[in-house]
Amino acid sequence: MPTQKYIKPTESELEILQVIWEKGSVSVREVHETLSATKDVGYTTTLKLMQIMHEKGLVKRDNTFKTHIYAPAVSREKAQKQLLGKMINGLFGGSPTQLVLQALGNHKTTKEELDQIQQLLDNLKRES
Amino acid sequence: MPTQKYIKPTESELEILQVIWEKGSVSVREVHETLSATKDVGYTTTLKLMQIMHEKGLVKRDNTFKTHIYAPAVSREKAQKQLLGKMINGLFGGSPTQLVLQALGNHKTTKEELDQIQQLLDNLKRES
DNA sequence: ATTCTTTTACGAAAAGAATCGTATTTTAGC
DNA sequence: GCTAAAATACGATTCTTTTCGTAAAAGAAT
Repeated sequence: MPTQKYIKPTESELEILQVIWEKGSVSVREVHETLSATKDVGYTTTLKLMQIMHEKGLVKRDNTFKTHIYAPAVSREKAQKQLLGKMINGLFGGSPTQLVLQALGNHKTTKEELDQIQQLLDNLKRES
Repeated sequence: MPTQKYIKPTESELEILQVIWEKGSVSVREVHETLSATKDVGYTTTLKLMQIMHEKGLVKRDNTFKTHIYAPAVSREKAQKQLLGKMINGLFGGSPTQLVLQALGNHKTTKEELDQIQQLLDNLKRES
């Protein structure tokens, strides 16, 4: 079982994963510094959380050195896919289109992004 | 304060809201029956949850009759907007486009839905 | 009116998350 | 080697969420 079936990070875990995905591999301290910028949290809290995430298999850990280095054990894409699916079912009555319409309608998008979407849309149309 | 600032339903609360949005107005029993179809849960659990949701202002309640009738106090749209925003920031690095691409790429969509999206896309392009 | 059924109220236990203090381990600098 | 600094380990506490048992209340049914 190389990758696990279900990913269910808690809110705090997601915050941490965020940082780890961003930087690729990190020490607890790095993550903690990053989080500290936005919120008030103790070092050992972050540490503990990351240890738990390791137990759960959300992150990998290299403890060759004194300072352990953590890396993602689940890809951002996989998490996105999973949580998105959940949201579509849970909030948009199973319709991805509804979600897309909401997302596009309510958030700023640049010309380039619209083109990007257009491109994917063309592909999908061709396939159908 | 007609509508509240922040909606933060828990997972279970969201399940219940789902049903309430769907049906418009419901008794505890109705909600419970619906939930029972998919998961194993006690009646008083559902009751308690709905009472809490009432306290929090997530739902309205008509207790004119013996059987209380619950209705949404927050619109599905508002909840969607809010939780979507959170997801975009939390998982998609703040890019709604990334979310849209994921959603379209990973989920089945019919021709009609694609057209619908195309239409919105055209509007957005015209505006920009 | 008494009983039976359905419903709500409420408290409290159980489970899950988040937080942090203290102790221990590791290692770099002296 | 000893000491100080930085890191991990771990237990305990607090907070939130979920669950449900038991009791009271409200109507129906007789």
